[in-house]
Amino acid sequence: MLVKDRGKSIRIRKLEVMQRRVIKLHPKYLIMEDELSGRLAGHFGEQSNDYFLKPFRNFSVMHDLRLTAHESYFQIDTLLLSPRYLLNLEVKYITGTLIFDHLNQVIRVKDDGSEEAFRNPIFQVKRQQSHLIEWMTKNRTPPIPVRSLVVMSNPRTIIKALPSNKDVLHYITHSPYLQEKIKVIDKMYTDEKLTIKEVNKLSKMLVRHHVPENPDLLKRYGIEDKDIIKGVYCTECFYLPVVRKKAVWLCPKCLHKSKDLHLYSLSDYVLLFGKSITNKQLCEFLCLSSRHIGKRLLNDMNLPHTGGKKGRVYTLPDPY
DNA sequence: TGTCTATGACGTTATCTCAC
DNA sequence: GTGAGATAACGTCATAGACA
Repeated sequence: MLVKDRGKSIRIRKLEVMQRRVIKLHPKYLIMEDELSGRLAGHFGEQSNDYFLKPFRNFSVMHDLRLTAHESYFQIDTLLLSPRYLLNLEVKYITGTLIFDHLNQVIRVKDDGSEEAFRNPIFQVKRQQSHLIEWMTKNRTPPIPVRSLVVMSNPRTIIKALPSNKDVLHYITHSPYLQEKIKVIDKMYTDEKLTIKEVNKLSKMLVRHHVPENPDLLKRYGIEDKDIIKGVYCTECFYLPVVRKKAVWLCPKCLHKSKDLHLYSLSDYVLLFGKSITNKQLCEFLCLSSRHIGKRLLNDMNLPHTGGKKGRVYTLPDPY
């Protein structure tokens, strides 16, 4: 049973907006694009792994769980809950060969032969597991064993390790073998520690304590207002800016016409700057020639607002 | 001709500046 | 610190123009 679904994270959505709207000459643009492609690959890997979880209908499944630990947070890609144990899955989409050496270092060898140090995913998953156990103790949930696995969702990833490195065998699997791995773990935990009702209660509690990540990427990448390309973009060809003619947005590139293209660009605004907006900010962001057009668009959206005349602040809806 | 949109005029309100 | 005037921002209303 799917309890919490996986969507594109706020971070990925913000990066997508920044890729579209930050000037290409910005010194951090390529680093930002790199982060986006890495995170999209991870997202794709996690989604493709979901296919291998379909046979396990007796588990409650939660994706992208972010919980507090001490003063910070820990994130779980996928958590399977059963009355006998919890299974924490860390999904990795990695290309090339991963070598686990005798010093517990992880080296990734790319297809072109270049090498780079990699964060050891086994340490990562062990840390998540101990954070989860701590979290459950703190929140006084009934005790239940927790197991963790690192799932390699790219079938072409080659994993090399010394035979003495038992952790690799214990913790790492490729997604097509995940079913077999779970069946083995299933046989190890035969005692029911929780009732179905308690499992449901625990999953509801986890969803309630989930804290969505909402990083300030503009600050992180040092992007200022002047670095952002303003205007309404075309949803068909992504050309920016489209022009407004007779209350209709017209894309000069693909000639796509629509009355409500500005709504998509206002979603960009929400992801970049937040949900609060004044008529002046709206006019500037959408490159409107008249504040009256801005006022009309705001009125048509029927948005909640604070303030009377001067200083009125509208609250935009959640991004699409 | 009716409807819709854009825009100018004007009023209201908040904020800033400066003299007292 | 306070009050008056200047300025900016915004809402409302009226009207002109385009279009079906």
